[in-house]
Amino acid sequence: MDTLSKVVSLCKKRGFIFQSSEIYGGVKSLYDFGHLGFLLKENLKEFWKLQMLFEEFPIFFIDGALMLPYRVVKASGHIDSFVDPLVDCKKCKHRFRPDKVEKELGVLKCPVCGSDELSDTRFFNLMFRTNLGPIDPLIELLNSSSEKIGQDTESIFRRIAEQSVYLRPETAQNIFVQFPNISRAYPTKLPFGVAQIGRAFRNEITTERFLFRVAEFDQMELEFFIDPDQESALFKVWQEKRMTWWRKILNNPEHLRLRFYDKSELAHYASACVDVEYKFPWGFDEVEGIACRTDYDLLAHQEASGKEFFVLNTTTDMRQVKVRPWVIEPSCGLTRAVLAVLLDAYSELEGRSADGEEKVRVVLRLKPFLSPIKVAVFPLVKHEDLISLAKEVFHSFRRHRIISFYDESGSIGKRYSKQDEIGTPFCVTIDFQSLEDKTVTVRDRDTAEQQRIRVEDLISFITPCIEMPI
RNA sequence: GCGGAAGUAGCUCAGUUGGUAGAGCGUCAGCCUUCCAAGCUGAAUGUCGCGGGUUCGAGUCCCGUCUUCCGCUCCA
Repeated sequence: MDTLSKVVSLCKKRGFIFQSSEIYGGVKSLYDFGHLGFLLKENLKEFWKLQMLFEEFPIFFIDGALMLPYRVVKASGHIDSFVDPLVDCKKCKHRFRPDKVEKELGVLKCPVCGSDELSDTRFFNLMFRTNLGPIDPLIELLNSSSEKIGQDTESIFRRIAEQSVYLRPETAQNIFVQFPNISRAYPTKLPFGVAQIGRAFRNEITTERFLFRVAEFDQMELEFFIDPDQESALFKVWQEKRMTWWRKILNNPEHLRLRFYDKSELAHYASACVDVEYKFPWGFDEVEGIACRTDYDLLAHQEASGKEFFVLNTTTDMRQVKVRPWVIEPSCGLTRAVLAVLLDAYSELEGRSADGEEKVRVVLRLKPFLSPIKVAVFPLVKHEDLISLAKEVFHSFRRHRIISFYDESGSIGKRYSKQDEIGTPFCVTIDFQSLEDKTVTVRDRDTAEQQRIRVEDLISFITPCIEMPI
């Protein structure tokens, strides 16, 4: 079995991630995070948030609405680039846009093999459309007479589109749209950033590889507003900063690389782009895109809304000038980061159980600051006095807000093994010696080695080991 | 969405030419246990992915559908 399948199984077995609505057969490309998955994701969020808040540059957060009105996604280009009428050739399986082919060839036939055996025109909408307010534009349309609508699917589509709202296909647009408010609300001098962590939605054609491509995903995006002439220097700065962040969450930083885009690959708005790629089991693939978006988005919204997008800059001869900033956008896939971290941490050890049978021991070597559970507490055996001291120790971790777990089930070996599987960095065991001298054993997940620590020193011993490395 | 493969307990799988649903592991309870998935006893868990068809009778044959995996496409 490959590593990805093993990680998927482990996630389900131990409660990190479940397929959505599984009991009803499951839903394509949707997943629910369980307790451990939630905590792991929260830790990644927290680590990103800390990098942004304590940067040398001022960075402000926003938490924007998930629904965007038509005018926003029209101005941003998502209506035109995310909604395509498509036709499949039944013979050679080529897929193409019928409107373009008809214009070029005068007739509708497959541009590759010339066949006219084609599927019906279908609209591929990569955005989720819904309506805000009690009036459903679809019902309205059905109620109006067909003469009024006309027969043209394009115009029907436009009519509905204009009355719809869309689940945001990226988090970035909230930031661009709110730029005039943000730049008035805070004292802002270029460069400065606006950051957001949140859900984005894409009605993807395909699903792929567990969390790698899903319909709902979390992004951690920074829109970093700069003076246009600083672009190349700050582009480089952010590549380094983001790579540093990624290296800190993985055991194998050599599985990371930067991939620079060729000019021909660049989106029409970008002047440069680089991907942070992680070496997944199927090969290097994107986990973050760092793009130079010029002033494409601010200009687009300025023109569509009629509002002016600028900050005031003071020139060397003390004149004030309006500058429309350019943007560098490090856009990190949080959902993908969860997947990369799980794959990176997954490891197997050859082992033997007490009766000599060969066993594979799974250890999730998460960086301790990412681990959902920081410490597990066990009485060595079910003995009244051991249980009582163990619970005391467990409650002291809780009082210090260290996420901990108490377990007295089965045997000690079994409990260690379970904690290894969910990546708990420390297991504290209370044994008979503990009753005499108030010391306990602290077992390290990665070495399985134990050391004796006095109960009163436990908190100060563990706390520095689980801190975020900012 | 297209092409290929698959779907039986939480997991891994068995299930004879179509004839009443099984094992191991795991889970839970109790006993036992002085450090790495030990042992003993007991218990729970399945519309055989879902729907239809053929048949006296379908886990098994046929069709549809959903989901998963691999490839194409796309992206954070």
